[in-house]
Amino acid sequence: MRATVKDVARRAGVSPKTVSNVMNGIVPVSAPTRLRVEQAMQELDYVPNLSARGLRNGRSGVIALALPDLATPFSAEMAQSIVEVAHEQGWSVQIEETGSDPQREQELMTRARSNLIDGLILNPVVLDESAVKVGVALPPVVLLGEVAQELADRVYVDSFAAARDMTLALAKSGRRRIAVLGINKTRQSATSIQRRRGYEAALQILGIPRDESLLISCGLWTPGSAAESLARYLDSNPLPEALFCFTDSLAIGALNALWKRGVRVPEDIAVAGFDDVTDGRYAVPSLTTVSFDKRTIATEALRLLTERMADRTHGQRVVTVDYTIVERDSTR
Amino acid sequence: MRATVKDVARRAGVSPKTVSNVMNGIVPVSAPTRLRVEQAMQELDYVPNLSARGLRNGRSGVIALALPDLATPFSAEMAQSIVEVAHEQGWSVQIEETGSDPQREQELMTRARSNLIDGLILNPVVLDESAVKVGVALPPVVLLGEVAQELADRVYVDSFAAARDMTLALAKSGRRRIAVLGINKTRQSATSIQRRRGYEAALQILGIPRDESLLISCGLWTPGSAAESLARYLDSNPLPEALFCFTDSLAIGALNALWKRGVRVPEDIAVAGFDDVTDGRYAVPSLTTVSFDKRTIATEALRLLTERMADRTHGQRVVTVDYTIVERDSTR
DNA sequence: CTCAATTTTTACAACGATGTAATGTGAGAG
DNA sequence: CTCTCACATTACATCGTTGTAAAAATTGAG
Repeated sequence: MRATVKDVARRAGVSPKTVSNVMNGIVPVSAPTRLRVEQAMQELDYVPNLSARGLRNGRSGVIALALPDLATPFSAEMAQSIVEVAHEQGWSVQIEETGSDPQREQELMTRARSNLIDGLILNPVVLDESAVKVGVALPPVVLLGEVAQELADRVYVDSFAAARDMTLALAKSGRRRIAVLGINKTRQSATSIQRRRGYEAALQILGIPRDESLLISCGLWTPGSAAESLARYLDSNPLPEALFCFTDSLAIGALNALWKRGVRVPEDIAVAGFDDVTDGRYAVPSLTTVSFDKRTIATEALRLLTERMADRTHGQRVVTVDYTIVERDSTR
Repeated sequence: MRATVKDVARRAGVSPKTVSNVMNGIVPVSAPTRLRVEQAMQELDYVPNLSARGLRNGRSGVIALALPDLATPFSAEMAQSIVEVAHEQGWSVQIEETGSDPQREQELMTRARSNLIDGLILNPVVLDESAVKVGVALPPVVLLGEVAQELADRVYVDSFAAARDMTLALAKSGRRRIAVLGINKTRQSATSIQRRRGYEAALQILGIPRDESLLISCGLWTPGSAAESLARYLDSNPLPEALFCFTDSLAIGALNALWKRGVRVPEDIAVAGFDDVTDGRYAVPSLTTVSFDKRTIATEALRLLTERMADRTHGQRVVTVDYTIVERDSTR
């Protein structure tokens, strides 16, 4: 049977509330009493019951992190940053996978309202407004990434600008037939829309006419899907001069598909990604990409979340995180 | 203000307990009453308070998953499987990073005893017995992977046998100077010890004498560390005929380092990994590896965990998960 | 040494859900 | 029409912690 405040109190010869005071440190406790209590806690190997504390305080100390696909290296790196920053601030992190399914996103909101979770960091994908209904009493939410509508606090990298800059960078070496990989015909994510727009904006700046045949679509944002889509594309289309993949995972798949066909990168085609994932840095050839600090995203997301928890009424806050174009071997 | 059972009860004209009975379905409730209650729940948008339920029941419905390094693709895929299987069974998953730090592993055990967590799935690394003390009232624990001692329920892939088989597979094409990458001089993990032993067992079978100079050590199990270690190694050593990396992440780093030096894979050297991570499948060249079903691991781990929660007394259970050697382009 | 002002500690009641045991309701048998 | 028996519902206490408000102990001034 686990010890409770009551047990500790009895052993220390004080009241339960005094034990609580020692733990929380808000109400002052005299030195000798504190000592007795602390010793009693030691002896009984006391561990507070967080369910009880959560019930009483209305705070669990847990936040949820919901990502569309937990299996990707990007998710992994993002999760790591968030877990680490959260820990530094005393939070635990519950992890969830939405599968870019609005239904799951909705479920999560409900869960988050069940008081086991104080807040939610959500990377929405489809997010037609159906997903996050800011109607009833919602838990504090921070959105990660591009979103169709402004409905909650949000941290993001400007995908439009980054994609534009990347496209411009690809064009610098004189390449004009620049293809993009990652457009999804059926379920367009806000992110992919932004990146595509950025790409098109760059083309306009460059005076390159749009060419529908350079938009390579792709079912999922996975290497497998990318490799397959690209291979099929190349079966019936000429090789572009450059390929901008909307994520590093896509680029990794693309590199594999190109290699299988004997296409040399970057000699025959330049390839770039987005996210700056570790495996991209060590791809063959190492991958040019849009880089940004995931830890900053984590820090900002947690800051917004805690601010929101403290003050549920203030207006929506949006934080933009800087990016840089990192040129590696896949484009030079 | 969120609705509680009390509110629902008042609205439905019944007692709080009846509402509870409707939710839990253990105590029978007459059809008309149930209907009234359900409607009231709908109208009030009732969501049960899990902290309260957890306090009362002594169960939170949350398990923790602790991995050494959340940033790796392997962690990501493992986490995905566990989260998905856990969800199917109604559990939530809290995610933690130990950084292969025994101190953190210890902290986790304490947290796990704080009743916000019903059980713990832990992938220990250093795990000298210090980490998991099976002394006092511990929460149910399932260990993932190789472990120095038998101290808790456990699910693992036989690293020894797999490493042996992989080494034999590498030798099949006549290669005899087979190096391994991933040994860590200072903090040896049980896993790396097993894999090394398997490698050595294969050498013995093959009648190849051991050669210390073919053991390439590496600080971390990351591509960066692998690339660096291998590059330094090749500066002062001849190229081996094959390279068995203890994880796919290491192999990805190795492929990059080899490519940078103009070494062709598999013509000049065969490379193999361990874990069968997606990015390895799409590496250039695609990576030969030890494959095993992560979902099976997840399922078994959860099974052991729930069994242990139901019966804290039974003996330790150990489950072995099958593996296969998957040969891809990096070795043929 | 007394009394007020302060500090420290306490008793009690919540937080929300649910198990226990008791109460209330109805059906069917006599 | 009464009495039993099964079933449905309820009142109450409880899980472990902490805020509130009041009591007790301590301090310092006069």
